[in-house]
Amino acid sequence: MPAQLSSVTPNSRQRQREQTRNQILAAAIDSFARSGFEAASLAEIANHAGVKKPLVQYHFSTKEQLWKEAAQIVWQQRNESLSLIVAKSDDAEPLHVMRCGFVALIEFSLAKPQWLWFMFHEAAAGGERQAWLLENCMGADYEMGAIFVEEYQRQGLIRQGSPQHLLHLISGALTYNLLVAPMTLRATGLDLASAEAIEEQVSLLQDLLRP
Amino acid sequence: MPAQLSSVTPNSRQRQREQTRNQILAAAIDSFARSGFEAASLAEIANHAGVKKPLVQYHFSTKEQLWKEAAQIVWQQRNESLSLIVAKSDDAEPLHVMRCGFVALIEFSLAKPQWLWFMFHEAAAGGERQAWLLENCMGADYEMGAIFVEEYQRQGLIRQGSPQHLLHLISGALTYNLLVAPMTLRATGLDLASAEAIEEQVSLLQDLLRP
DNA sequence: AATTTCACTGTCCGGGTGTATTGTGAATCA
DNA sequence: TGATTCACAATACACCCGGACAGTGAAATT
Repeated sequence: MPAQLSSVTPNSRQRQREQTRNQILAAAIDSFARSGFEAASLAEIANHAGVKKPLVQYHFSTKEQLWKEAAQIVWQQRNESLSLIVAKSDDAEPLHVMRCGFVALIEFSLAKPQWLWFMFHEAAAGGERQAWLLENCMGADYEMGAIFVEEYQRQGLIRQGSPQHLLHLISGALTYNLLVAPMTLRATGLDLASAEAIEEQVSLLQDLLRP
Repeated sequence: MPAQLSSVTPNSRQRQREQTRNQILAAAIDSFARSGFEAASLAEIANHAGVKKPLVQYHFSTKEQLWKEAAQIVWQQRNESLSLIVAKSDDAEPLHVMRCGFVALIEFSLAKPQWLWFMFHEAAAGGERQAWLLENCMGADYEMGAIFVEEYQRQGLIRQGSPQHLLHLISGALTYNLLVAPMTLRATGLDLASAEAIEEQVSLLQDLLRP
């Protein structure tokens, strides 16, 4: 008997398979983001997904393979979500588009910060997985980021200067808050995730970047 | 016979004890910073310190205790190193003092980035150790950071705005580069740890913060 | 209706984990 | 010099890890 009642939903075997895989992937993304690759355990992932442990190995042959597929899902979802927002506000005033891009990145990363944690766990460990992540997920980020900065520089919305350095400054300013937000809340009572705080932070950044 | 030849250096038993503890602590700091608490292993720490595993438990009763002492050492060294540099350039021009502070923080964190990794590993995990780290190590950072920003605002060296938000922006801009520096080097060839890159980054930040 | 497929489970394995206990022998001290 | 201290090592333990493999039974196929 399958773990999920296949009788209540008359799905085909293929749909059931996909659903199980998604449940496992969702649990894996959470665990890997919170604990990193080594500290995350397949048993915990299986429990959190509501399946038995060997089933994880059945669908994703190895822990490393599961991590890779999880990472790809995370980046895929992020890219879809961001490109959707960028496309939506395409015809507006450029300055407003830039602001919307910043806000979208912050709000998405507040709701789904896993891509940041994937990145930082491997940045700390620095092994083969870091190289894989750069090759398969983050490689495009550096290129697109630099292009983004150069484009806005050309439009006169961002001051002159090395695009790569500006990109790192912007990335740092945007992401650091998200990473330490829970700690800041605990330490100072300031909720960086609040709408006001995001507005303040984006306004400040945009003001700083003005030529 | 002790692990280290106590005959070549006629130290007292107390000195030997201290030396061993320091070796273990140094190895522990590296492992915890690279892997985080859960993924780091006492066996690896012992090997890297050149001692047998039970000796770690002899000196630091438990893994958690070892982590706490390691964290305290890390913050203590950082605070000593930074306050020393700040004190050295006390009588210079304020704008130059601020710049030296930024450069000092970056250069120290490039040489000894472990405090950043301690922070981010617990920021991701978010359990009791995070609370402990806030209470015992990072609590002062928030206060001192805000005071630092307010002081420079009063001197007219930093633009107006919420000190906490400005602090987070500065912190993000300064630390993000260090965390992703190895990845940026691999992905783009740009070495954020080079003297030129640091100069560029600090100049950019200082320019942005100008009122 | 008989057969095949396959998503899923029970169970086991070697190895590594943090931790506890006991022993040992050189440094210290009376 | 003899007794004591204590930094250190050997060994053991219960537990969890990632992984392997032989079933099992409902769905799909014939």
